[in-house]
Amino acid sequence: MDKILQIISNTSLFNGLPEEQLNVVRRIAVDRFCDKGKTIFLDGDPCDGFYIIADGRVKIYKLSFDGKEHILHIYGPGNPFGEVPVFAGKKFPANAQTLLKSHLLFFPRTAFVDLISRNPSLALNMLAILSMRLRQFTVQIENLSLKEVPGRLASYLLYLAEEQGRSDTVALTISKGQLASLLGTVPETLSRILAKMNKQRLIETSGRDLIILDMDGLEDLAEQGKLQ
Amino acid sequence: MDKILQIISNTSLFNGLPEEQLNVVRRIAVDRFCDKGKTIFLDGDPCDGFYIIADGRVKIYKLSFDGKEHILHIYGPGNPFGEVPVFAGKKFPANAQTLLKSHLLFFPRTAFVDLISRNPSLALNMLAILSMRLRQFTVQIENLSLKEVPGRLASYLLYLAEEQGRSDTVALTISKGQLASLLGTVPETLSRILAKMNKQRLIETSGRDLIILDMDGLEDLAEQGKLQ
DNA sequence: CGACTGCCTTGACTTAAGTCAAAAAACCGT
DNA sequence: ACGGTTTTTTGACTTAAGTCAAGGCAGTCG
Repeated sequence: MDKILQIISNTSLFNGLPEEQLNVVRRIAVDRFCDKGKTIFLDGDPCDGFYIIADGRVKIYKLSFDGKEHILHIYGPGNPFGEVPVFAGKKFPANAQTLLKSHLLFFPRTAFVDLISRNPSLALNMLAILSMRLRQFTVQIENLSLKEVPGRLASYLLYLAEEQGRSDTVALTISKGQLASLLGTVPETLSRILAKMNKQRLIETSGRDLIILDMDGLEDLAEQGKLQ
Repeated sequence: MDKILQIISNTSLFNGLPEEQLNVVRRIAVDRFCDKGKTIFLDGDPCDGFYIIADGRVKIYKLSFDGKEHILHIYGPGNPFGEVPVFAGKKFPANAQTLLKSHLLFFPRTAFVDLISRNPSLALNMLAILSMRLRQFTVQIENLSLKEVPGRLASYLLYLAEEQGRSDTVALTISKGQLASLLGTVPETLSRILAKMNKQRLIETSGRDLIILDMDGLEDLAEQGKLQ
């Protein structure tokens, strides 16, 4: 089995498709290699297809008028991105840029829509992915509008701990500057809050590694959204 | 043609379906009538189907720990809601409550999934709706994290003006308290900002009606996100 | 090894926006 | 039109978090 087919068959989007359909998918996929820091598309660009990350990492972000950025997602291998305009609106709703040297698979719009309309289970997979994204946005909006920065940070740390399994040691996978942007704040504020959480013995930080000292305290913080 | 079939055939979700398929849809729809202020579902409730509004108005909202609410959407006739858990996660990601006496159509999950997997064009309609929602959330997150309240208000007013056609007179369709919650703020702040915008001769308010005096000024404000 | 660069932290200051409380205005049913 | 509820506005105060500016701490590359 060739490498690309391997990748395709492991993404949730194409999960459960029969071998034969996977080959059709493979045929419409176009390889694209990007260096770190390369812009893939910009907010408002016309869209003629979407991407799946074979390897690397990509940030999806919005820019304010004066250039401040807010990161919406950071995606890694297996994640699709840029699908929204394939089905509605035709223009990308945000910017995308590689954070690492990346290998992307591009799926042209018309070929893909064609495929999906012949293949109900692919359509249902795509519906599941979009629904999951809506769910995540719901949480993001809740966090932004109903929680203060410490609460958002606590949620993120719990999410990371969950994801990384090893319940009380967490490694940040992105820089603190990027994390600040993902949480809707600025590096200075994030730094101060991490310092405060250290002093309160909720966590202990050393560089990008971090130990959770008081899981219950963090959970309270994440739920209540406020420090103390 | 019966009234419900009429409603169904006018929603974007079922747009373009052949007569015969519309009848199938009609058969699985269940009527539900709700008084004003009735809770339809709560965040975290298990979901066994979704709704379309035949008549009335519904707010979708999140609650913070201490009971503050943030309104995510306000939907009217023709809009579907609660579809996310049909395709992913199985639980509602937010609360829903009627703002007016409403007539809803309920579509049971299994019957609907069944329908969608036999009907590619229905699947594509649903994909378009979810994509549109993602697009709106993207804007909401951008507004919340990159713009201040005056900028968010300006965006909302421009959106309303656009929607209501009559370019410079706008009628708020919801109470100012609800608008505050939709913009991610509190009534006091909204009130102060409206007063300030009056003083700067950007708008002129009288109750729920409002005249846009300086469209360019509003557009600048919406784009830059800051007053002055 | 040391200077360069990028990332993070700290301090002092400013400000947008939240809270609490009370008054004013609008709305509603009788 | 009236009393009562709800919504909106205003005022005084507090606070979370942003800005600006400076310093520290890595890494890395010649």
